[in-house]
Amino acid sequence: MAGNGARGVRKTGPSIGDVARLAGVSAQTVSRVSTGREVVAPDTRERVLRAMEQLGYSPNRAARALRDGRYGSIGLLAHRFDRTGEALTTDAVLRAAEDQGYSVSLITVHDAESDKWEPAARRLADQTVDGLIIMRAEGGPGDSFAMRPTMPVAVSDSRPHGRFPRVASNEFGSAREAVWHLLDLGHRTVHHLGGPEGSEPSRLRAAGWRAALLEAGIAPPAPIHADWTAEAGHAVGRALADDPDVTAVFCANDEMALGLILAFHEAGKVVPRDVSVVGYDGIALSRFSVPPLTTVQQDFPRIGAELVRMVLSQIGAPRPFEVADVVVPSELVVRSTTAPAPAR
Amino acid sequence: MAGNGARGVRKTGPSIGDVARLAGVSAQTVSRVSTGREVVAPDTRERVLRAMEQLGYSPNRAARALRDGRYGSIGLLAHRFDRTGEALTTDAVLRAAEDQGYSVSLITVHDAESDKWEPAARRLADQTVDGLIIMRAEGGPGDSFAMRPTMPVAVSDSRPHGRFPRVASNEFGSAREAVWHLLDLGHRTVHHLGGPEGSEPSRLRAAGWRAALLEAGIAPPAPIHADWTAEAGHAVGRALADDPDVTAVFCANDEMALGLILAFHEAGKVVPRDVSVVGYDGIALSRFSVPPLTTVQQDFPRIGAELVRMVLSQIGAPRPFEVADVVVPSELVVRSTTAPAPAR
DNA sequence: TGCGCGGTTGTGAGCGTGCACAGCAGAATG
DNA sequence: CATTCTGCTGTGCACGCTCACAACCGCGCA
Repeated sequence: MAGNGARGVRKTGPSIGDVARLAGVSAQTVSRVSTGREVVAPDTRERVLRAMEQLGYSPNRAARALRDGRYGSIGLLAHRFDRTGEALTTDAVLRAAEDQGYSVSLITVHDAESDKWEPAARRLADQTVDGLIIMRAEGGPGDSFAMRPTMPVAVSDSRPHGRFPRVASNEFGSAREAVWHLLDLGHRTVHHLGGPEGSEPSRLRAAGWRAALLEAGIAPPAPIHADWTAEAGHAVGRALADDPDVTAVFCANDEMALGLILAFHEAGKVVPRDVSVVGYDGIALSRFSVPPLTTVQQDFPRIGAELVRMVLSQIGAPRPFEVADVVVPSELVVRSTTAPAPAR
Repeated sequence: MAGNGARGVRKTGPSIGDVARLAGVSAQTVSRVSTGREVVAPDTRERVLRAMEQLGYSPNRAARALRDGRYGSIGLLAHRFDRTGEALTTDAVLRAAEDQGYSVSLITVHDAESDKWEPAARRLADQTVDGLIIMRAEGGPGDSFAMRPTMPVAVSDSRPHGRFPRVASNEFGSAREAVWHLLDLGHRTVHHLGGPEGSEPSRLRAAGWRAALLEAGIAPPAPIHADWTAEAGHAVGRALADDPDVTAVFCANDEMALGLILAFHEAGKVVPRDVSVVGYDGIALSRFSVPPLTTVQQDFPRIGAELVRMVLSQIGAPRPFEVADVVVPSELVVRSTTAPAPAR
């Protein structure tokens, strides 16, 4: 008997042919019922549906993908997914993608070197995705990467060499606003606890900080760079606690801000009475820290939705796609870690 | 759903045949080079590689998946991915999967009703995954779900009706230990802020709490159920702050614990002087809250790795697979939110 | 009777791969 | 010289699905 041959263990379920045989129709008719794109006589349809049910049939997606050249899936590329910013964006992307009938595949780039991005991105063409969303990448020189666009791409929080459509918060403006909030409270200067030097969001937030200080005629003190973690923020806080000049710190994310606050607290400096602190991101816990954190709230759901929209609108569209950046507004939320500068 | 009907747009890249033509060999030889599973003469190989490079060829995964009956991907199913526990597990699963050459697809079940799990799981057979990891699901009656195992499944933190291999922390034991820690500090009773009633981890942690109290000969007060969020913890904290009997609270996760602590703080109750609080999960920020949170540290990386191992070991294995639960130890980490009971 | 028509269903083909099974040289062996 | 062996490469096929096209059926109408 030809056929079964050396095909090892049959691991695929029943095929369209099995359903067709059981229902006494052709495979094409089963396909019609399955896709719903064409009309089938009611009784035939009923018979086919029963056969499907009986066999537990569900269409083989690989075959479908091969046939239509589409996977119905988009890839999400990042260094890691367990940090708050990434997790929130991931969830938002997932929801937006599902609304459009797409699934989401996660892909990590382990090496932070920007040089390694290209091979990584190349490998992605090997993935079963129709498009790619690249999330914040840090560590490399300037978050930059060059990529031959072999599929639709949208970028978040990074600075590509090529021109890809991009979604970002208004980082510069929000950072500037946050620093002005501190200046308006009477602080003589505002220190900055920034992200890694290579990171694009880090760069933009630092730029906003610097701009505000310069506008106020204040010479910016040297910014401190750390790796986004609360632990790093805590370490920096210990170093800063002894400096009487430090009455206000603008942090590039909430985790670092919270670590910083703990260090101040441990050193006997009360926030906000002695030092004011502002974070960035607006993570859920920022509302419930002790004291609640003044921060810049990013609109992660909207960022995710925009990223998905950008990628999907390129799929099936003739190249070149109109490349446009989308800026999603973010908002300073004043809570209880900022107060007027202490009297001297 | 966007009416995406664009047919006829050819979006696939160069095929194995294109490479073969350019290199002057047969498609099979290109395949040999591509898979590396067979020997090819060095100069031929070189020619093929050059042709691949020139055309930017990469193998079509849909065709491969169709041929092999495998996708090289596993699905990760959860309600949401932006909360800490899920995000940490997701990251761990992703890393473990990539180590084994698998990618990870995210799938959400929007409806919390356990009845909706089955259709959802059914739909999953429609996904391009070889196996499935089901993460903590809450909201339904008892996190339970029945599923016809059409593919390898591993379960985390849930209670399936069918028997699937399962990974869990030692929730009962850890919770018990955490509560004993409070009792040893002299607290006359320990209140419990639990997760949703339907949730399995919630149930186990509550059971551990109850067991410890009963062992100590204390009648457990009525537990309070909330939805895992810091916001809910905050609301509960406001209600509890006025009760002088409340000197110790065991919370089913860290977020709720932090919300609770803020509420106590706002009500003038000092943690841990007036009230001791213990969390659960060991999220990164628990180390850096003010004051640092005593909590039960889960080993998320190991949980993720075990889940992946379980699913992959079923792939290609003859059914039925030996169903065994794996318990990953978790550890009470004593920090600064617990202290001896206040003198009365 | 012949023709056309709309509604349904079947047939053939091919998407890109990789396995089984040749073929075909050249070298080693009898 | 014939024969086997070894190393490399090509041919045919099937994976499951859906599209284009053709075929069939019953009916209405001239």
